[in-house]
Amino acid sequence: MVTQARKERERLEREDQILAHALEMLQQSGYLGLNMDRIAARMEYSKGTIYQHFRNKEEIILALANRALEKRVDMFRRAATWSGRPRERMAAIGAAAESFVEKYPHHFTVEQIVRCASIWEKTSEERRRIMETCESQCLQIVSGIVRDGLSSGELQLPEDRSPEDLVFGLWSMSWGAYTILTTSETLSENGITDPVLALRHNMHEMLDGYGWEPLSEVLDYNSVMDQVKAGFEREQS
Amino acid sequence: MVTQARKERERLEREDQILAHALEMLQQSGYLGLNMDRIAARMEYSKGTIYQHFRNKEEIILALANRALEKRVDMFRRAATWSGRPRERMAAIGAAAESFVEKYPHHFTVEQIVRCASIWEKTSEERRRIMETCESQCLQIVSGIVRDGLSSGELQLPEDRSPEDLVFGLWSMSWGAYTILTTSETLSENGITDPVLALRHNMHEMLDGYGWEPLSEVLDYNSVMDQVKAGFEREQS
DNA sequence: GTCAATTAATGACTGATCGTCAATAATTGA
DNA sequence: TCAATTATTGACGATCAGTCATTAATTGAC
Repeated sequence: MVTQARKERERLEREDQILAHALEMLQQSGYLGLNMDRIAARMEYSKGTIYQHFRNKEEIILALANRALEKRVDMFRRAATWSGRPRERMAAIGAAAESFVEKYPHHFTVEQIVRCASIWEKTSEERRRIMETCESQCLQIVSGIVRDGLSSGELQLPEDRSPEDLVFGLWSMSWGAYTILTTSETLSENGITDPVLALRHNMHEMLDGYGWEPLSEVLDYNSVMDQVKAGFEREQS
Repeated sequence: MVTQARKERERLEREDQILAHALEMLQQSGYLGLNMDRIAARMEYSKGTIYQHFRNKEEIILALANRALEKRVDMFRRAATWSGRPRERMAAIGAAAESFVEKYPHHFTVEQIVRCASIWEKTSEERRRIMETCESQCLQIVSGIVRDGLSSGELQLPEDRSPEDLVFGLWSMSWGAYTILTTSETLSENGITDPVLALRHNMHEMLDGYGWEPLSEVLDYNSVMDQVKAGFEREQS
């Protein structure tokens, strides 16, 4: 009975190790560089044992993505509690998104892979659901802030628009920006020298376009974001 | 000498066929479904002959992407000639982007694959350059319109902002939106029922945020976009 | 302590698929 | 007509995912 607990602990530790090795390979040489034999070799276990933990390669990738996503939900949740007006809290979410990318720079590689190769179909229902839940939770946190803005009267939406449509704008801009900046080598040659800052500005402009008070010319949201990020970095250490 | 021309013609035809088969497979079963043996079988040629045309699988994928991208440059170029104020012409570009996705729905799959798997490194310098050139041309067309807006005085940018920063906003939002909508199965469950329309709205809002006259409450850019798209569809037939 | 039953670990093997290349076939032009 | 050139072929080597019969380790009843 006691040994049972030890075994379970060892199993979890090994799972961590597998994911750590997998992440390293993935970062270093992409999807095709992730090699089950090599994981086994580095783990000093046989391949069969690796397959005891993960049904296939894709499950490993999705497990990595899920770990990162759970962290993001957590960071979004904490950012949403920022004390201030709804639009400031929205800026805090933006800061959380930035911190997240800095803290887990591998995450975009992994999530892009999940969203692109025929990985999705090969994974278990269970893991897929975790990912969808994380995604949905992030969306809900953000649309909650939009709703707070609506009820405070600082934001009005056109009648044919839902809060989720606005959130989709932020989501797509952020996702698109980070995708492009991690995969395009010619950004600066094309005159985009600081894409992360440009992303911030463009988000502010979009929210200004919606007329969400206070507008960015009135309140310096970049300074809010830097404060929030500083908070995240402090608690990290 | 005469037969030389015929041979060259046949070679190009075969290349077209290879790409057509490849595209079909790619659409049907993703990157992993693209199979060189199967292409050879369907072509009724041996594998070696296929490899005479393309050094590897990745070259085929990049060739597909480039074909689509060249079309997009063409569509952007034509959209940019739309007669109207700069902001209307920008809306025309948005319409071209929409038409492009409708006309070449496979393109996003392909470009995503290029941007994600370790495909980039395996391809020839030449084909990579074509892709970068297309990208750069699209950006230049769009930033040209931004500059027209600046010189007409209908748009002012904050002093720390370049036209390219604004373009990056449109680019990232558009790329992000289409990526998400083609890869997320739970959008409507999360309250985003018409992502393409939401994308339009969000782009208008961002440009409104920049204060680009005439604002979208004054001029109905969706109607401009529908006109432009109608034009594209007409000439297609 | 013994031993049968259960659980865990192994790695050789199958199958899929990429890319190569020596051998063969077809074409050309003198 | 035939040697030289060009095109085509498909068997082959290499890599890698995932399987499974075999072997090793652990457990718990007696």
